[in-house]
Amino acid sequence: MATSNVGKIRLKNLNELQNSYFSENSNSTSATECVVISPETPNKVAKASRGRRAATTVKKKRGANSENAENTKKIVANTTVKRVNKKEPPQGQMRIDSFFKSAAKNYKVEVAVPMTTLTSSSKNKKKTTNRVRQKGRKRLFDDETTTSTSTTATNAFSDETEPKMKLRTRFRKQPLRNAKINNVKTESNDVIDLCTDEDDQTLTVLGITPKKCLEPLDTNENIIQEPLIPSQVDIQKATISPKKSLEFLDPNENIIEELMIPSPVVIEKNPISPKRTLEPLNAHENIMQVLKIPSPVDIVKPTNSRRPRGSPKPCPPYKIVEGTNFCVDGFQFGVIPNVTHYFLSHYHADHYIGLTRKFSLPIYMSPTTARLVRTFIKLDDIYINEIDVDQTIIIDNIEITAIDANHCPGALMFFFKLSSGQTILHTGDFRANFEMESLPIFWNNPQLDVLYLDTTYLNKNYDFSHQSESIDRAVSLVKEFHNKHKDKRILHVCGAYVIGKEKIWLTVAKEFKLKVWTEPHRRAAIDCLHLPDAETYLYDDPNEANLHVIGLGQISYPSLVQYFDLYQDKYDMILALRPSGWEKNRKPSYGKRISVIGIEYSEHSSYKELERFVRFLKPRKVISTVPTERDLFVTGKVPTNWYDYEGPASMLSKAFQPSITTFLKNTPQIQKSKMSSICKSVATQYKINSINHNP
DNA sequence: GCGATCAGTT
DNA sequence: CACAACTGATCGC
Repeated sequence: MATSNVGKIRLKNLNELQNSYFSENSNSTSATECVVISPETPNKVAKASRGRRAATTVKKKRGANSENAENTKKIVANTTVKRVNKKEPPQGQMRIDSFFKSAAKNYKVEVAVPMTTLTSSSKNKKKTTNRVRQKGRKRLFDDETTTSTSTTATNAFSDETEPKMKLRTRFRKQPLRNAKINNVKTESNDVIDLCTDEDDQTLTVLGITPKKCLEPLDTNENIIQEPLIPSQVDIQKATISPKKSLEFLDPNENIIEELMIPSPVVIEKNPISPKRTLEPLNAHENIMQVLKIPSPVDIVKPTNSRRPRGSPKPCPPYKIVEGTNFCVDGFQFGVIPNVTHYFLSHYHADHYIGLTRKFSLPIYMSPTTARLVRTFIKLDDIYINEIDVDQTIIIDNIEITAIDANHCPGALMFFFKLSSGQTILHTGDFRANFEMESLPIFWNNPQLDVLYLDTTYLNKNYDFSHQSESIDRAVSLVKEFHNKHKDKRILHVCGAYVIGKEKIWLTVAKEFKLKVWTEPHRRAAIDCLHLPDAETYLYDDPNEANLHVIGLGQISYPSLVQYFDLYQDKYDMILALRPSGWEKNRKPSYGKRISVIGIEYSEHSSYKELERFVRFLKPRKVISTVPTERDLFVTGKVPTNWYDYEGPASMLSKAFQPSITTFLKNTPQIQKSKMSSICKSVATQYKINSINHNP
């Protein structure tokens, strides 16, 4: 993730910018073709909050609100108040509004005018509704769009018992509120925080009510040059016929014959997948299978009858990407009918489980994950295909773009764009943040059809601080500890997964110039991450290092007592850091020799981050990918009112914008895929020239 | 030795 | 205790 942007909050209110974009391009929302732009003609306007802010505690949020109470006339994200008041963007960041100078003249600060103020009670919460003065605003979506969006929204996993609103109110339904926060400060209606409880107002403030949407638009206003979002740069889909693709292969390889197959769908016949593909019958049937696209209907939860020992588990439907032959993170289910390509979102055991050296179908993953897979799973390299962040590949006429998931190193989200124009986002495991809202892929595809969502913390109780806050806290506590024990020899110990949570120990190591050692297994994994300057702080000998990175399970008092025994002649004290999502409000335990500091640290989205993310995308359908029980088929239920509501399409139409530099930087490039030659052909990769378009 | 499964750990 | 993610033991091949 762009950690360099942590804490740098830019941005704000460019409603007009977005509005004009969407109003001019409302017709194009259905367009399935990529927008072709030239680098020197930035034709897109995007928006999204660049501000990063954690779903912080209620206390903090309220503090932020009151702090800004005086600033009543501006709509800003309350967490970014200080920045917002700055007239100039951070250095090095050209803001999109600066970029589109002509448009900037037309910016207007919207004034939030409280219409009604209802104090919510704990049981029956009413919303605080504010109406925005919309003078000069353009509607983002016409009523037809809005209506169809809401009426067609379905959710296979939605609670059927939840009554569907026949008659919808004019105002959008509000999310359930955290019980802790019932009192919405109406006087701070100028402050917008989409991630807090005040987002009631936020939504209303930002949202355009249906009534407002009907207002005629002034087409002369706020027209920004080429509202088209600088899309995926000229996407040249150089269709490579199977014949052509042979050119890239070694003519001596006997597979070539097999590759001379007229149609991509036949590719699965390729003998590179002996174990898996030999089973499926004759070629003819195989072709038919491949042609058939699996649907959730195909995958029926089996009866409770005991599965014979050795037979694989049945594959839950959420592992299959709707309308494709793709499977994400589903390696433990044996041969899945019709699945021809696999995706591995990241290298965590619960996602790669089942992936062994015997696996023999093409898998797509980030370069980092690929290195891990090569290191720990002796999987044949011909099946490993790399797709990097912000790169797009094409398989079977489906565009797949990788997005940084802000989870562990190498974790990706996958954005699928089908030839039909349908768009699907699979988040894998992820921690949603504001920066994601700047991603061009979302702006270029404002209507998301299906969202496969990591709902790990889909519970209001899960509300943890931003990672940067957690890291700051770790640093300050360590510093404090050092100051208290200046003359002591301190062995630092930090818990971590094999992959994940390294930001904590990395930051502490660099801040205090500690020498780091970790167990060989984790060290091998860390070496796969290609961390910058790793050789300057990583040591092979634990006796040379004063920061040991060990398994989280060892960060307990009894374990640390044992651990200390190993090094007691070298150190006087152990200071252990335990980064975990469960460390909220837990006080450090300081002992004479052993001290443990819990650091609230999560690599999954908090409840509010999830809510904001879903509201931002407003998909037609949400599918949870996280089982809530031991039963893999039972997954979380995403509140339908996060996306199935009347009103503006999505937060994509709201008052946020990315910085232009980030925007351009993240614009996906069609990847000149560095795939193995075999899979290149197997997957019917198209060769596409990347285009650099630096502003 | 490999892989699947389960129990246990923070 | 909540959880994700890991670790270790056992069992069958």
